Amino acid sequence: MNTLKAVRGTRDLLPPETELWHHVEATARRVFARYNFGEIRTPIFEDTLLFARGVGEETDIVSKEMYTFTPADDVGREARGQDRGRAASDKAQSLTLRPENTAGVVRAYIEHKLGETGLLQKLYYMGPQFRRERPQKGRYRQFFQIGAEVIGPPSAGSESPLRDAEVLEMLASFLDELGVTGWRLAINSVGSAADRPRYLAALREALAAVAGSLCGDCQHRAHTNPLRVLDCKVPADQPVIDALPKIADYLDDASRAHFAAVCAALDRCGVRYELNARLVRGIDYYTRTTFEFTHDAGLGTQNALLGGGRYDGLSEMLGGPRAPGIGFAIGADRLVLTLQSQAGGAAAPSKADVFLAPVGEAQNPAALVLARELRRSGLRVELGDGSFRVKKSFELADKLARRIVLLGEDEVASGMLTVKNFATGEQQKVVRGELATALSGA
RNA sequence: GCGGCUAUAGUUCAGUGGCAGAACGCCGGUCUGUGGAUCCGGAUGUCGUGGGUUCAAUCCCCACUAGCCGCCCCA
Repeated sequence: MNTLKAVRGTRDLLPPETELWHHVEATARRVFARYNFGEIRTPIFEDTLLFARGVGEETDIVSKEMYTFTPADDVGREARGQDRGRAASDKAQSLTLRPENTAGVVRAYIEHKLGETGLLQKLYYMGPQFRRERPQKGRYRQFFQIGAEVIGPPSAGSESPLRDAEVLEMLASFLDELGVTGWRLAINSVGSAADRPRYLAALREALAAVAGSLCGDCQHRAHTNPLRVLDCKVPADQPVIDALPKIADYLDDASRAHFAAVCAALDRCGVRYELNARLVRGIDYYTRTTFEFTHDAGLGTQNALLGGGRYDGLSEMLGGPRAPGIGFAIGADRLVLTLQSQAGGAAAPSKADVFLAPVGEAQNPAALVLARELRRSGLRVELGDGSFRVKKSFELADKLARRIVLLGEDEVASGMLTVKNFATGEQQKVVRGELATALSGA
């Protein structure tokens, strides 16, 4: 029989790598808490309409990358006429594994009427997302994002450029605190919901005149998704692209002032960034400020560590009240890859405080009692087995723990335990009552 | 979704149309209470899966699956 494997684009995360994931997640929780964010957990699947409306029907994500299904059970029961007791909404509803989390958060914001609190909602999330793309390093079909949203009624200050700057400053602090070196921040403004159509029209017009001189991909993009032409990396295309209309020239006064205020605030607090008039995002809900943090080590083509921006019209697109907001999503898989690359490879597993080695199987029960005491006092204890020879216990202990404690007949009788520290090689006898204290130091 | 490269031991990788290899790791012994590069010994495995060619295929051919690189796109 063929053994089953993790399906394409999914993977198992094992120790010690999961220790690094814990570190990343714990750092995120710690940093976000300092900015007074709270955690939100939304469902992993949602009504397909949420993403179609929120992310955008025409985006790649929605048009070709979603895991959408209609629960077979519902369809089957309906076909068999067994649906009598069910609400109409439960019949053959199209569901989708979330490809991103912002739409879900905004849906929850609307559903729970969080805007009625009058307060700014500052919510963070972490969890798996799903997109059916060709897998590659740093790109998986189930991948993990850590993200946050700042959203609320305008009266709560949700439109303030200070919120944009604060979020960017938080991200810079997060990466610094994690020890990520060499990250770069690019920012841009894609304008308001009113600015964008005007710019797009101008861009299309300009492209119609020059598309013939661009690469094949760009000729295609000029029709399907003109903004993406700006992202083209083909050297020969660059002079033509540079001559295209700039989004900055199409911003209304309010958008222009907003962006200038974001930049001024970043300058003031020393967060370094570069303006990138070509920074374009592939999700329809973005307005005004957009940004991307990139890193060049260990990621290959997938060099975007995190991205985000403002989405002032998203709530209304989902049938909610006016609720401007800004958010971001960190590619946790990519962040972990970057940290591993910086550390020069996979980390060694961390070690237990002590390996407790019963000597002789008769000591096993007594060893469990002692292990229980030590663990209850907070120590990390690896419990061996009395059937192991002492040499084997030492070998195992040296791999797994910083110290070994021998528990043989003598020790049980005398209450004096043998403790050896592997770092120093020193060995001593310790009274059982003082053992926990003796083991808790370095 | 498109193009390219790759798939052999737990891991990193050699290799050959004719009995499957190294290093590290693992297990055991020297040593019935002492580890960290002592010494000695041992096992590593459906050579990704399924077909085909051949007297014979891990090797050549085809398909599939998966990973990586590039494209597309994104985090």
